[in-house]
Amino acid sequence: MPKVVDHRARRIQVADAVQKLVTEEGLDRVTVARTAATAGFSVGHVQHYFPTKDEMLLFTHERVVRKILDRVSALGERATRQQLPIRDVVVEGLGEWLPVDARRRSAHRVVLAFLGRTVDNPGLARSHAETGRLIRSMLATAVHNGKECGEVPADTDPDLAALELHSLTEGLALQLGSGADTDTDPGAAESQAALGLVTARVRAVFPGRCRQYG
Amino acid sequence: MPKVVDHRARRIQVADAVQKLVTEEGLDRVTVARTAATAGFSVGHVQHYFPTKDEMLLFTHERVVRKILDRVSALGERATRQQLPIRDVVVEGLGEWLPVDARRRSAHRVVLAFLGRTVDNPGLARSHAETGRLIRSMLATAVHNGKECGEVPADTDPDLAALELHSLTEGLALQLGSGADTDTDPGAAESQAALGLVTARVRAVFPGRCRQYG
DNA sequence: GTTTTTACCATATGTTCATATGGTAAAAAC
DNA sequence: GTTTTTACCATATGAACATATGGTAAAAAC
Repeated sequence: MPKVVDHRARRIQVADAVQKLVTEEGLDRVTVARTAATAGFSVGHVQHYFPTKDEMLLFTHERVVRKILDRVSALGERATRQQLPIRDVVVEGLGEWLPVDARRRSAHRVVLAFLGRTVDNPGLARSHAETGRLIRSMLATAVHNGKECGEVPADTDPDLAALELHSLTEGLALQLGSGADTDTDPGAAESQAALGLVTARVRAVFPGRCRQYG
Repeated sequence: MPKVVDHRARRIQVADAVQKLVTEEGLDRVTVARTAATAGFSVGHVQHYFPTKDEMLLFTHERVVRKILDRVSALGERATRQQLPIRDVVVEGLGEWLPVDARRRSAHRVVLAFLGRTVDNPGLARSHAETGRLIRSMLATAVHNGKECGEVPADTDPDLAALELHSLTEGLALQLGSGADTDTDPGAAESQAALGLVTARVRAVFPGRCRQYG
């Protein structure tokens, strides 16, 4: 072996370049050569870490989604430590999917660009469906916990509530994403409206107050 | 001039071939040659009616969207003739955007495929934003009319309600669209859940009954 | 110190595709 | 009946790109 190299770190460097390119120019302007240039690598270097372009794209997509999910999870853990109302955690978690600032906008654009490819790429379609299921199951769990805690009425259907909140958020993300023409703050008013709507619907599902234990 | 030819009809034939290809194989498997073959034309023929591929794609996209909007409009007119409750019309109109049968699924796939291109195509992004605005304004009008008619409480914000219903529907469409792996009925159960959810939220916005005039 | 393995690179290759080009034919115009 | 215009076609052309190829160098293994 020559120089000891952190394989995963290199792949991430490449993936970051892909994300930047997708965000700024769209998925079909991503070429291996451009990615290499953006990352400051040679084409051969990129090839060394990703034998095929497809692998490179898939890795990037998975990483972007993973980063969002990790954030949401971290939010959940922080919340249980600090005994926050579930309702607030749900609002914050859903907010991670809205393109309301540069970071989230970049992630959203990547997700959106890949979403358009689910039509012809079954692997991508599966991955997207899987992510959706995961989100809804997290939401359903939150609703379930909310019931035990007293925030949610007993007759609420967790799965249906989860589907509603998830769909509403994704739909809003689409709307915000397109309106964001300028690279400056893209309609702060619209962002507020979207966040307000999500908050309102979450409050409708979680109308109660948590009974404090201990 | 030689043979008198209906220019628009030819373009539509080509656009239909594009729609078929996008639906079945995805946007980036659409080439001029494949489109020509699908439509039963020569490449030169397609070129004659669409000087550039971009024009061909844009025309197809606009046509698919237009067809949905026309259906929704027709729905609205039929409803005013027959004095149907606004609520029911809204549910049906929103239903046009859900991929619950082959026709709507095809349209949805086209919309979705092009949606992924809004990132790098400002024209497409504008068009998509425009369509969204149109849908929401139709919904807001429906809510407004519902107030005058007595179906909607006076303190409802029409724009906010419109945004909610529109976003919810688009979000549900995304979820359904991905789940539909098989070419058979794609999760009739999921379709039902989606339609049920839309119906429920529309009923929440239009809880009242229309006072009959005359 | 030789061998082997891995990192990394420049350039070659072959394919796919949009579009250009140089046509034929037929109908309208006059 | 000649001219012009439009419909339509087969094939040429050149660009973009993913991937293959044939390298060099450096470090570990022994």
